[in-house]
Amino acid sequence: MNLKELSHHLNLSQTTVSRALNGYPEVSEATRKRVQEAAHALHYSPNARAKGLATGRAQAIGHVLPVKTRLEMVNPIFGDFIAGASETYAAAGYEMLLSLVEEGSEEALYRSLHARGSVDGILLHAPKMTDTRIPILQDLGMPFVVHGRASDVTTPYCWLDTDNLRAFRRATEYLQSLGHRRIALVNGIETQDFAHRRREGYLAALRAAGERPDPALMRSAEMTESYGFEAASDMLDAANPPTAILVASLISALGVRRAIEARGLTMGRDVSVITHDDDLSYLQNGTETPIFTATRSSVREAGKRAAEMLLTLIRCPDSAPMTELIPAELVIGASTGPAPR
Amino acid sequence: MNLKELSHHLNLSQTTVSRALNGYPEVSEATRKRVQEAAHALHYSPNARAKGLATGRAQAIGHVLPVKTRLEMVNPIFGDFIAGASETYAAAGYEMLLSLVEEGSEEALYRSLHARGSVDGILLHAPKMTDTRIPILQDLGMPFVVHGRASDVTTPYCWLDTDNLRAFRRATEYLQSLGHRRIALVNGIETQDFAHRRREGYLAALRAAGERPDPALMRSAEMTESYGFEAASDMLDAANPPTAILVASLISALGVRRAIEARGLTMGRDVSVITHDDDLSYLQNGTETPIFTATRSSVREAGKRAAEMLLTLIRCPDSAPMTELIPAELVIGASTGPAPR
DNA sequence: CGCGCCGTTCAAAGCGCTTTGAAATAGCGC
DNA sequence: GCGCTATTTCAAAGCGCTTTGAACGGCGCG
Repeated sequence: MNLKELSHHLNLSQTTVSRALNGYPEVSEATRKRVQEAAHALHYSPNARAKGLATGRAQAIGHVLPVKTRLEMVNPIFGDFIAGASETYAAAGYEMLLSLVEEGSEEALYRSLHARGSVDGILLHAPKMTDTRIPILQDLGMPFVVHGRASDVTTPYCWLDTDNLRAFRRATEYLQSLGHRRIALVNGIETQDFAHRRREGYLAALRAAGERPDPALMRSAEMTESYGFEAASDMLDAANPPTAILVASLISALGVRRAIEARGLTMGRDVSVITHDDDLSYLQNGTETPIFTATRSSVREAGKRAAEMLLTLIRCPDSAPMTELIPAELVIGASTGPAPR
Repeated sequence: MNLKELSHHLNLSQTTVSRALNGYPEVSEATRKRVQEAAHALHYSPNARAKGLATGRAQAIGHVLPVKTRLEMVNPIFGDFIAGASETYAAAGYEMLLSLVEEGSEEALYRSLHARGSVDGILLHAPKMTDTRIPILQDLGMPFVVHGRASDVTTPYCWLDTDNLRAFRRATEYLQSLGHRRIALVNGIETQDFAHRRREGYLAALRAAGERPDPALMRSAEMTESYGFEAASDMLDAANPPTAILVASLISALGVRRAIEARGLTMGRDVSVITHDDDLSYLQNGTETPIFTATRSSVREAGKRAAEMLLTLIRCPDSAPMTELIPAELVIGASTGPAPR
């Protein structure tokens, strides 16, 4: 069933039918109703490609997820982020185009998405401190929103980010207030902007307290469970071990807990742990009472808001760059307690 | 830059340029080379919508992920599955269209994807035992491949599945061989086909050993960490607790371990645990030696193969339904040991 | 009664590509 | 040089939609 057939069926021109369905005022209400009913009854939906060709709009958003081939790592927060974004798109009649691309070769993909006209805008994931994708997209004139920020990019652009610096500063201060002095940081990869900012927050709190950061207590790697286990094991077995550990992801925190318990220690008593919690649907931080004290910020909500921002940008391409800094909540769980002496 | 401009630039007709770029034999090699070079130099990529409109192919595959709104749960294996599928699509020049839809209202979305011609085929996720989506897609004549199976659907269709029944039967038998008699099952939701089959495998092993299943040892719910913790806590605190627990996902297994250790018990000595392991990139079952004894099957590999199957189906729509049953590997880790007496 | 106006409807062009059927050119033997 | 085929190139139609500019019919008004 296409427009031609539908209009024949109704004894109307394609023009009138098209206008009736798209809400144009030049068509009488009686006709509009008749058209809408027929369209519904005959299961008519306009062909997306033809519509896109005629309007010049793809009605689709590209999400490009960089994947580290060497490590074969897929971003675990991605599922929840797109779930949030998807709500927005579905409501606005947009489709979501997903591409996974090897880290470093994103440029060709962006150019191709632009040249082929496959999408009206792009959501940029996992920005690095120095992110080359941002200037590329600016150069192409393709609307985009960054989930996160790129510290080294000076030109203005649209972004939406959790306040990672403040969250980790606050978490560190909370541990300090409990009397902890040896506080370790089990961070993500620090070329990633969010990890860099978390480190800055951690360092700021140490600095404010007049403490000297100890390189032996600062780890940085891909945030897996095993990494949490190994980093924590290593530090706990060393001379002068930490009494508290700040972890960048709940998954790694599970590994940290495993390391603590493997040593016969008790989390929250012998060693305190605070983790960042992205509030993932499949990995909740406990149900009623949180397992871990955590800096929490829903990634699903971020996806929803970022998508809204992008659709707004597409609607008004010349608006001033929008930005949104989402504060993280500090939830107190059973994993923290006074520093042992 | 579009075809018209490019052909003007080359003093050739659009026909010749189009054919040169699409590898048709009617164009001389000299011309083809000239065209290809110019296309590359001028960053020409054909407009996807126009191409699709002209060819009648969307060059896109739809992935529809059912989301339970009430629970706000996003399938955690999805990320790795699409990472695998994406490799295949990228190589074949296909795009991936992602839709999240509330469980139960998939039908409208499928109809719309079909009517709008947005995709050439669909990958169906998370089939239930009685899955209504399969007859709908068959009815629409839309090519599709199911990741998993739907036990109650009798008409033939293309699928790719892990051998869940055999995996869980084998895991149960392994526990039995270690002397365990009280074996618990912490399963996923059993309207989901894979969970049903795992249960069947578990029951088959009990039956073969002349054992009677104990309803108190069989749990079924969304596979979160908390669920694993609560189910295991509950059973371990009861009279006549299990000596071994079979778990449906690594995430839940982490919760089960937490419950075991919270009781001062040791996993692998006091209580044995076997889990299914989807080999997710962000949640590895240890690095060198596995933490958990597990039935392992890479979901990423499944994504890759399912996508290949779907592209084959699209190429030859009338071929006999393809099916592929992937055996799961039983890897022995530290979480299992002889039954305590 | 004829005019202009408004509310409706329409035919046709155009979006950028593929593909059909025809035309131009080249190559060959006679 | 001619006619024939084989090779290469072309103009134009068509994919299904939107949108422009024009036409149509009914109505009030002078």
